[in-house]
Amino acid sequence: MNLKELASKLGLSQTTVSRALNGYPEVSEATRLRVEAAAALHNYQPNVRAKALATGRSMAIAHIVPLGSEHEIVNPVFADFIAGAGAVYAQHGYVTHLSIVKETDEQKIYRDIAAKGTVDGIIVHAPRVRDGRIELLQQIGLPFVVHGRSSGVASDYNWVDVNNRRAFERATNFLMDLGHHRIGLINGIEELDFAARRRAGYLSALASRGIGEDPGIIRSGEMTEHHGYATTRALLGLPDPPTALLASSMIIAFGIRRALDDLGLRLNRDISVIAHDDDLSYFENGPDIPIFTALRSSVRQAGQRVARLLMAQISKPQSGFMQELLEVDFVVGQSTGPARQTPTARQG
Amino acid sequence: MNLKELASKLGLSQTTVSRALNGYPEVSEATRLRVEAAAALHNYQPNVRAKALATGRSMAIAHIVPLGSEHEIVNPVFADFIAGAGAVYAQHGYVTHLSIVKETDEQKIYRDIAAKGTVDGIIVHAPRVRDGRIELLQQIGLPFVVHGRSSGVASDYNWVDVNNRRAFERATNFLMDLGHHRIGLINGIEELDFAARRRAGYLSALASRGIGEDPGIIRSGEMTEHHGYATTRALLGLPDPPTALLASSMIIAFGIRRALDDLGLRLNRDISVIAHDDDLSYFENGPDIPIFTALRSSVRQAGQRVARLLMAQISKPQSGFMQELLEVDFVVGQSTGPARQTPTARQG
DNA sequence: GTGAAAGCGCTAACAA
DNA sequence: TTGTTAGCGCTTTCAC
Repeated sequence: MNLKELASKLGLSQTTVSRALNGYPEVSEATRLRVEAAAALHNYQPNVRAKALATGRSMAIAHIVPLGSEHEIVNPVFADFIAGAGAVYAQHGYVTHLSIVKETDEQKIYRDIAAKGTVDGIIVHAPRVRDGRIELLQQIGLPFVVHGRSSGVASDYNWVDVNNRRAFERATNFLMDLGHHRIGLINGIEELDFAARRRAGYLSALASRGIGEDPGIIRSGEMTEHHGYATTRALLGLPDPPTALLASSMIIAFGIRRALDDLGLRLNRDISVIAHDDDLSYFENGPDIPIFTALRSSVRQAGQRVARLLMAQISKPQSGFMQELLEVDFVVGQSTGPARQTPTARQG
Repeated sequence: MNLKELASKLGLSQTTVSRALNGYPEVSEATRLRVEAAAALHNYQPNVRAKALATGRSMAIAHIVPLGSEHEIVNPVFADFIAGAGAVYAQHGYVTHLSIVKETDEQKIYRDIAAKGTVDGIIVHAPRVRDGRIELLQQIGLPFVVHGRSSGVASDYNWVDVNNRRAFERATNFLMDLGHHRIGLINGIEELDFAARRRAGYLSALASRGIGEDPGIIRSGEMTEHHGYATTRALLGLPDPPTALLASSMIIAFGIRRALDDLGLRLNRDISVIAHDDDLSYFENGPDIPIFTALRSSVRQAGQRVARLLMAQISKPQSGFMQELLEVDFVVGQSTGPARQTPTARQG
């Protein structure tokens, strides 16, 4: 059933039927009701391809996720981000496109998307420090929102970010309050903006207590279990090993746990580990809090916020730039109070 | 830059330019080269909306993921599945649509997608036992592939599934070989087809050694840490607790680990735990094998297989039904041999 | 081997 | 309040 058929069934012009169905005010209430009834009866659905061509809008949003290397795929909670964002798009009648692209092709991908007119807006994931995509998208002129930020990009753009710096500052302070002064950092690749900010937060907390940077216990790499495992073993094999670890993702923490198992060390007794992922910090081996569930639910909300920003930009493009900095809390700290979580600091 | 402009720049008709660019044989080699050069020079990209309307194909595939309840969101490795599938689509010039829908709306969603013509094919996720979507899609007539199967659906359809039954049969046998005869099963919701098959595999292995079904140690629920945690505590609090556990997802295993931590029990010493997720079985607390990485990479491959099936169906619709049953192995068993992994069976 | 013209199904001026 | 007419940018007959 298409517009033409529906219109002729009703003895009306396509225009009138189209207007009735799209909520134009000039249609009489009587005809609108007739039209809606007929549309429902015949389960009429406007063809999106024709509609897209006629309106010049595709009613779709693309999430573009860079694929760093063979091993570092998207974050496992990424699906929840998309789920959250997708729910918001759906409310506005938009659908979600997903493309996972190799970094090498990126420039081309964005240009092509714009030229082809596949989508009306883009979400940029995993921004790097001084990420060239931002300028590129600005000159292309397609509405976009960055999930994260990019240090060193001078111009203004829309973003939603988590306060990574503050999260790591706090986690580091937390560990120092417990008596640790040798804290290892197992970070992501520091070309990625979030990882750079996390490192900065960690260092600033240390500096505030007069502890200098020790490159030997700051390691970065891909967010894999292997990275967490191998790095933990390396750090704990040092002559002066750290007494606490700060992990820059849940996956890294998996590797840490395995390494500790192998070494016969127990969390929160022999060593303290705080992990952080997206917008959640938590003590590894804390009490009965479903961390993954909590993480996923907060990531879903982050997805919603990003999507809402983009929807706002698309509906009124001249509304200025929108930016949101989400604050992070310790889930464990919130629920049972830090004192209960106190791991015994091994005096190094 | 559109076709019209490009054609006039070249002094050719739109038709010829279109033909040259789409590999029609009747174009002379000379003009084809001229056209291609000009297209590259001006970075001409055909407008997908126009192309879609003209051809009647949208060059997009939808992945439709049912959202069971508030808590049970998509599987965390789902992103990898999509990544694998997306890579295959991209090779064929298709893009990926993602929609996560509430089960209640499903009938309508599928009908709408077909009527609106948004996509050329569908991947059905998380099929249930006797899943009504299959019949629905058959009568709609849109090409589709099911990731998984649905017991009780008589008609033929395209699917790619993991041999869940065999995986659980094997895992159960494995545990029994280690001396366990009271093995708890912490399963997903058994309305989901994969969970039903897993249970069947578990039961059949037990039966083969003369052990009957004990409903008291077979529990099913949503795939959350909480389910794993609470169920483990419940099972281990029984007068006659299991000496080994079989977990039906990695997330459930997270909860199990936490429960064991709380109880002061150690994996592979006090209790054996085999977890299975998608197409991978593994001993919890095994050696240095990055389970998550392994799982994600195998899931990515499963995504590719599903996508390839759909692409094949779309390119030659009358080629009959295609079905693939992927076999599952123990990662741990494969890499270091089962004997090395032997946890000490507690004599119950 | 190339071009003219029609049409995919819808929206959006412009008329009435 | 409704209808007529032209596109949107491409593909695809059909003619040359």
